[in-house]
Amino acid sequence: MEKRNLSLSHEAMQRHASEAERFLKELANANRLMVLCHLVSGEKNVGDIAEAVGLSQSALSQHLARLKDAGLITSERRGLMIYYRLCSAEAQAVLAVLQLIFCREHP
Amino acid sequence: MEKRNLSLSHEAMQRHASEAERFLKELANANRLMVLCHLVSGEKNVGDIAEAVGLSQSALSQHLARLKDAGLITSERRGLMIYYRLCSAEAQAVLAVLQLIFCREHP
DNA sequence: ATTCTATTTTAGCAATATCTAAAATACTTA
DNA sequence: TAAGTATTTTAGATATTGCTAAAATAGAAT
Repeated sequence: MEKRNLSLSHEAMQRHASEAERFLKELANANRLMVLCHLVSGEKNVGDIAEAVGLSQSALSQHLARLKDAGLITSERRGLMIYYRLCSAEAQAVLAVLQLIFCREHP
Repeated sequence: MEKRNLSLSHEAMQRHASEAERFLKELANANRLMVLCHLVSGEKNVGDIAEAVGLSQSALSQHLARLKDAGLITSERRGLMIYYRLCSAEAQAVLAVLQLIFCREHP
């Protein structure tokens, strides 16, 4: 009988854990979470997001750059404004679970 | 007609986002993720976890204290050893999603 | 070309995270 | 009670985060 190894090697586990860490660090910030939640309902420009989330444009811009760099969002300029949009199915999946846990009306 | 407001107030959203941030910060570390993953299969003592994860006992102990403080794990002493166990359904739910995303054999 | 608006970038600071090394605690066994 | 084992706690060093204020860019309108 072939001996199938169902558990991950330590190296594989570390690799996966590091990837997950990088991903989770992007989400582990209240302001970035609110940004992402606002983008779930469709693309928005920076000014709109800044107002919705209550952040200075500079601070927000830095968060957006980070999220974009991590591949969670994309941007497109149209005229004066730059529109941001969610582009990560993984982020959407985790956001959905978080919403179930933290945004229930009757906890 | 009564006007139902389906969207969260800004304050409620901020509150939920802050809770989610606190929760996610606990998970957003490769070593803590590996600890939690090891505990998914049942309780373990500190030495066993330290070996499995490859951390010094002191470093691990600090992570365990943090996770315990956050209510994700509990501990019980039996004799010389202290056994840790996962106790958060929320953590288990997110861990399960992360496993689907980051621990697939063929990504 | 100059000016205006939207956004980004840079620099610097205060707070937080995470490790190591050393000291302290808790229970067990001789 | 003394010594041994498992674990925690503390102190300190280094790195990362996330803000503000100021300067820089990019495209639009005059």
